[in-house]
Amino acid sequence: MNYKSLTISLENIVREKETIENISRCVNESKSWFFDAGAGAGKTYALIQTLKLIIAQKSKILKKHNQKILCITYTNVAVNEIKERLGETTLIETTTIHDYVWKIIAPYQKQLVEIHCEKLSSEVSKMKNSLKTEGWAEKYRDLHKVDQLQLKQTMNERSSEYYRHKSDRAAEFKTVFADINSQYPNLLSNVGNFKKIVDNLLKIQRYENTVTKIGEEDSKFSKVKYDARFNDDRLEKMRISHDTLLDYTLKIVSENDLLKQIICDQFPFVLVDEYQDTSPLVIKTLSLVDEYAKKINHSFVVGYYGDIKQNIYENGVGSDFRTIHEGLKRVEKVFNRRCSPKIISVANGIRNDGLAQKSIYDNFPESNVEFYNIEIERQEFISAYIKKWNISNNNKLHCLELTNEKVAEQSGFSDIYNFFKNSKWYKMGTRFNLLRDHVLSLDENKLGILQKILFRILDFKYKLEYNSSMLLQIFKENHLKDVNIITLRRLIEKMQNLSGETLGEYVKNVFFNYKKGDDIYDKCIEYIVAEEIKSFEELRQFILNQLYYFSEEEENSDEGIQKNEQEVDEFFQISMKIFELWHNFITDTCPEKIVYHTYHGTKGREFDNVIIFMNSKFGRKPDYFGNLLKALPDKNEQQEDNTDLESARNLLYVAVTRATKNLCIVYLDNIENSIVPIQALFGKIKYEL
DNA sequence: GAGGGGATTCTTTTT
DNA sequence: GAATCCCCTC
Repeated sequence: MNYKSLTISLENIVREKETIENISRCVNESKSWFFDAGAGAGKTYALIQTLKLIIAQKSKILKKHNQKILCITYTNVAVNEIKERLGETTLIETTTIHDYVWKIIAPYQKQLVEIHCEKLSSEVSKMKNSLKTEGWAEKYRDLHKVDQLQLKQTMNERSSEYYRHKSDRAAEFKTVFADINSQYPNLLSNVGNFKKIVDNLLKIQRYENTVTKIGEEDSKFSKVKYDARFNDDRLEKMRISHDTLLDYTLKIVSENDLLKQIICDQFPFVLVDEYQDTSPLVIKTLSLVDEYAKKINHSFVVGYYGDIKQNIYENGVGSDFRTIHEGLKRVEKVFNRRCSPKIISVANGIRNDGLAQKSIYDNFPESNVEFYNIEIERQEFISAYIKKWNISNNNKLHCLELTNEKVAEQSGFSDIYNFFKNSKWYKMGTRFNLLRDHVLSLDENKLGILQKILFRILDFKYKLEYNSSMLLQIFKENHLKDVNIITLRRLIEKMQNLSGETLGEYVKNVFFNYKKGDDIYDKCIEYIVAEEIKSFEELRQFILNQLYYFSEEEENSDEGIQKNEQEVDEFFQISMKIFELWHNFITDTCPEKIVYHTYHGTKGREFDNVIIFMNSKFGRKPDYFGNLLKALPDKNEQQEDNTDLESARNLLYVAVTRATKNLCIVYLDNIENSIVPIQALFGKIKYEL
């Protein structure tokens, strides 16, 4: 969208300025506020203006007291964006919540360990209580006390064997623990319940051990550690993860007045970006500091920036925000700088909190919003719209899908996605939710170990095709400075000549030249691929080990082995063209004129041409969007949504407001009795192209 | 045909 | 790790 050709009336310019003046007043009066504005209002812009404004007004005082402004965001991406837009400055500290909070509380190890001990004990009593009350533990309760103890002891001794076989089928599992099965046949009648019982028993044991070690002041248990790389607590190893970090922070701050004072004296101004995504624990912590600052008469001002209706993650505070941090001044902005008036009006209709945006521009060109209810192949529909909207490489079409699986399919590499999805490793337990990070992450570091190796091979190949300067980078990193131009040219040529229709052929060719007397080539390959892999066969084995034979001594039947190998060999048969599509996706360099995203993944972005593919079902909720469409006219009654309705509403709001110019919603299921509310919002429903 | 147990199947995202 | 489907047994 070319916004430069649009004009803004003097009146609107003045009114937009008033927003920032309201914030300015809050800064001067040391009054905390929250800035509420819908999608496309220019929230980040306002945040940056605020930072500049505080510096303009307060820099002398801040410098004098050696104080800073704290700017808290939810993601590292947002940190980088703000830093970039802000430029060099020493008075502002921009950081993610977790980084900041850990820096603050990490020195208080004595209290942290105390809190940690309490947490361990409370988890132990929770588990003990479950064993006493839960249905799945009934068979355990039927045992005599002596037998209960006996079981605990045996399973402790055989714990590594237990974990090795935990993912086995029920029948196999029973053979492994045949002795227990014959001793207490009832206990193993339901293998699932038995595993739950054993898990609890072992965990209780581990936690109690840790409590003892802490009590003995064992040096290995004297510190609580936070590691952002892990998503799960390992309480017994004194390691906590993201949520527990925030939990401990709230506890430690609420018990420690001195710490409250340190926080408010260090950073008398705190700005929180995207507050709706922030954990309630963080809001509570800030409100405690605010309260205490008032009590001791120190200045402490918090400014929250966000939009309740864009809360699409469960952990976010969302609409509870106002009851947790009370007494904030509300600053509102009704202007929209992004979307066409028609899209704005649809978006207003989806919201049910009374906020109604209007375009800041006088002359936004006419645009269309269309709602289809149609049973059609996506490709056919898209082809029609490529013509209708003049889609080209300079005017791309962005298609929004609900699931990553669909995005992978539409982007053309479902063969790759499904290979991982169907592999044993990803099918175990809750691992399927790692698929997204491991296979589709745009951040190379979040890819799975295996996917990362494949990615590096591909990335090298495609980068070399466009840009050979990256070879130099490799030599730099490997301290191979003495390579002359001729050697380099020869190497590039050798690399570029590597060919292969399928992944298997390509990889075989890559390794064909390996260790044939060309040192530079070898170094290059070693740099790209992990060091332990030096042939096609080793890569193949590595994949098998990663995805199928991951638990050391596990025995597989011959039949099983053959099946796994066949799947991996089929994976190697996948065309390099498909791997190129995958590579384009995760490097976000799709040269196609159509780009696919999940609704969630587009948050914060904007596109000229958007088609939203929608159906009723999402996750385990068969009527997720169906129910929302029925409920749309209730918006005027301002009634509270239930949780599902609210999250569907917010998600649709986010999706719709990505579009600046052309928006089309394609609903693929039956719309039954929600025709009236749909037409009221989107206009006449279209049933054919 | 009821109920017990096993197998299979799920969404998104960030730290 | 929970919901749901599926299969078996009584």
